[in-house]
Amino acid sequence: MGYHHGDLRRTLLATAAEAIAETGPAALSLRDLARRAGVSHAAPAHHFGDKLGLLTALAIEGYELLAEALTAAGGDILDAGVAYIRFAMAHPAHFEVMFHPTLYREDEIGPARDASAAALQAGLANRPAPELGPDPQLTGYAAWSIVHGFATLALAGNLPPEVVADPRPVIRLLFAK
Amino acid sequence: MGYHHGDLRRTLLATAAEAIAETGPAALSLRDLARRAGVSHAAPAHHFGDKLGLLTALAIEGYELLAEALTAAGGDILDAGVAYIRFAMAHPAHFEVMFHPTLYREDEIGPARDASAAALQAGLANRPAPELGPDPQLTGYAAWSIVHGFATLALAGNLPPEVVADPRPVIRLLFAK
DNA sequence: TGTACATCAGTGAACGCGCGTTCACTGATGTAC
DNA sequence: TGTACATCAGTGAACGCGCGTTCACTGATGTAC
Repeated sequence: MGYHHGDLRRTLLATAAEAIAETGPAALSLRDLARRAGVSHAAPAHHFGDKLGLLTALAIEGYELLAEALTAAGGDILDAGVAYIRFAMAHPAHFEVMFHPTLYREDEIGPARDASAAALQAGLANRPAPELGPDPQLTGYAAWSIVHGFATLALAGNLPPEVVADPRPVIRLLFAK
Repeated sequence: MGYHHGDLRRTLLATAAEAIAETGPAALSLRDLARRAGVSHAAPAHHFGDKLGLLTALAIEGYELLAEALTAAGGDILDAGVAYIRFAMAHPAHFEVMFHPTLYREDEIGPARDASAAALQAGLANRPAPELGPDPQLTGYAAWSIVHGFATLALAGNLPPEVVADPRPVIRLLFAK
């Protein structure tokens, strides 16, 4: 690998995600990131300006990945819920950062975030009406809460592996008794 | 306030919670904490050793407060759920730290944590059996997920105020359709 | 009631370190002619 | 095909700063006699 890295921005994002997954966003420094990526300590500033810029880029990437995953899951809320949880487990650093708005510049992530929200709502709309209860919007918040809570608790090690392995039965409890 | 503060440990914990609620656990330093508390920069180390020690103490206090709140809510899971969410909103810093085990020494918080878990389970046990479904334990995880997710999303500003104001209708969706 | 002494909470100066930021630079790549 | 030049990605030395940690200290409190 010569003087020009070629795809340093991408590499830095991936390395940052790795580092954050290991030790949390608190411990991340641009110098440490550069060290991990095997690049001079001033290089990250070149691409992201500062740590806030880096984490903003990470959050945007996260929302894009989430929107993709939700869309790929198809139109069912159960599948979307499972996809949401799988996304969190597969990209813990992105997930962590996304939901801590103090870590990044919130005003820059609007579009990416809206795409995720739309994808999640689409899944809900496809359920048969009686299952959505008298207030479908409220059911939407309940669905979001349960999958988000499940993901968060799973990431923190608060759920047994066999429950994490298949989140479907837990999510289903919200829709059918 | 003379040479001996009298209750510096308590003050430091409260000040730390304030600082963390403002800027997150990442930005907290022992020196900044001392500054906020109006005390010499070496004082915090006297009580907590290091940042990990401080956050461990905060997590323990958090689990104790949560256990209290859940117990005070009485034996119903709906009330316990509301209490869980209220606790998170009232003590965002404690809540934040408690569920990020990389921030503290996990092996020191066992008893406080168990008390919380027991209080939450007690609420579940009091529901009529049919509502708990075929697998009460799974229902327990669902209940925990939904209130935990609700609290997390509310803290990150992802739920509209009128929904946050009364979480009961959302939680109820899990138990009765 | 008064003195001596032990204990301990908090002080403040000193240190070394990793950090972010700046800036003149160098090497690689692409484009114009 | 070959040369000149602009652009830009990444370098590396230098800086000032806030941090954690150490340590001899000082002031307050409690207890023994």
